[in-house]
Amino acid sequence: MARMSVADRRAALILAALRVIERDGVHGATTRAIVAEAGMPLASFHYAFLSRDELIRELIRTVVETEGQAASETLSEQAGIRTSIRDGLQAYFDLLVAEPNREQAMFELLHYSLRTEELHDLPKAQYSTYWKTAASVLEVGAKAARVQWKLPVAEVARLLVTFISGLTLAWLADRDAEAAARTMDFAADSLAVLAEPISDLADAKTNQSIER
Amino acid sequence: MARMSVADRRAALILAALRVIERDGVHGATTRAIVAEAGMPLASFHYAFLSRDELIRELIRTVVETEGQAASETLSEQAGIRTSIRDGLQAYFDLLVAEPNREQAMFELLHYSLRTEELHDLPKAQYSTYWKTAASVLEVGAKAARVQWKLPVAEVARLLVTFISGLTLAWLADRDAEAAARTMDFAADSLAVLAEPISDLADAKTNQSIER
DNA sequence: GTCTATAAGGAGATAGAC
DNA sequence: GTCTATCTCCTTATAGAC
Repeated sequence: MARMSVADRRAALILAALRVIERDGVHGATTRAIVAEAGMPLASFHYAFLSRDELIRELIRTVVETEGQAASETLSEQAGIRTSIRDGLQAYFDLLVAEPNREQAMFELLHYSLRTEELHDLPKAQYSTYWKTAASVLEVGAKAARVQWKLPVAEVARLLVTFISGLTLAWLADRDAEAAARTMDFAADSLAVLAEPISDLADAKTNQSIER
Repeated sequence: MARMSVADRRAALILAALRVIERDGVHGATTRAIVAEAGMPLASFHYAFLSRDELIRELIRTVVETEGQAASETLSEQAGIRTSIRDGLQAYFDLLVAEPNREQAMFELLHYSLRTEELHDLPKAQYSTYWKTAASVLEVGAKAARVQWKLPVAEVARLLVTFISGLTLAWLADRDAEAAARTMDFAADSLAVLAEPISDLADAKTNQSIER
């Protein structure tokens, strides 16, 4: 293998590992499978990483950081908040259907972290990224729809992520797109109730009280 | 080891395997760990099961069948449907907090099935049990609260399970009980909207339209 | 029927040749 | 710096003694 900086090797191995995990699951991501995917000899692995766990840790860190990128571009301008949420959910769902293995991999990595003492801080970091991304999408959507959230946007974001996680698991289990669509309809309805017109006259009109 | 019928051995090994999986994860459930937990010599394993995969398959089947048992006893009589749902969610959540490893194990088994060709029918079976259990609880709750569901109860059940899955994952990641409580409040609010008083005069009164 | 002992292979990690 | 060859341990599964 040609000369390569350690940093480049680490990056290449992480990408290769991610491909292997998507294809074969966390269980299949052995050091041998990873170096084969990266086209490197086995010894290069421990030249770049101290251990397999170190790579997994870096991998989750990378994935969690880069995952919150491509969101919020799907939001239709000029739409009501209910439609915006529904469209955003659909965009996510289309991505899930196109690449189910990726979402499966995210779940597996979460559970792997939960079972590995040294990685116990990662699940929270992973979900924090989800929540932050969701909050940012919800803020953009609210602004475009000229509404505001009655709850802190971070809480609405958590609810949105709850829907998405539950939706994803159910679809992975039964691959029923129509049932998923109904779940998304309900999620959009329920979340839209948490928004109100931006003028503050409006709150006298809302009659769906949210108990806290 | 004393005489034991093959059926008894299989049952004992499955229970031992479940304990190991809860403690150490699916990854830790090696044949050696399982027989050690069951107090059997290694050879007994393959005397009772053809392979490790056969045991895992039987284990998931058993778990999925027996899991829908202890529900619906928590429903408070004489309560409104919103309160009943909220209480039911709390009962589940208390169980989750008391034994997080059990729920973690259920997720891991789901993902294991998704990654194993021969087990591809199990995820759907697992969720079908969840849905069926949820539907049964929702029916009992509606009856007690003298309301009826505006949607087929199977669909409401799917939404409830969506909430529970999402809620569980988030709590496993960040162990924030207060945030979980807020999610449960929202879930109870949102699902209660799907019920209406049993008298059929009532539907003119509901003003939360559910788009389909 | 039961269990000890072992086969056969895959895993992470490394020594040492180039 | 790089990689081949190997070490050591752990896995599933089985052969064969009792």
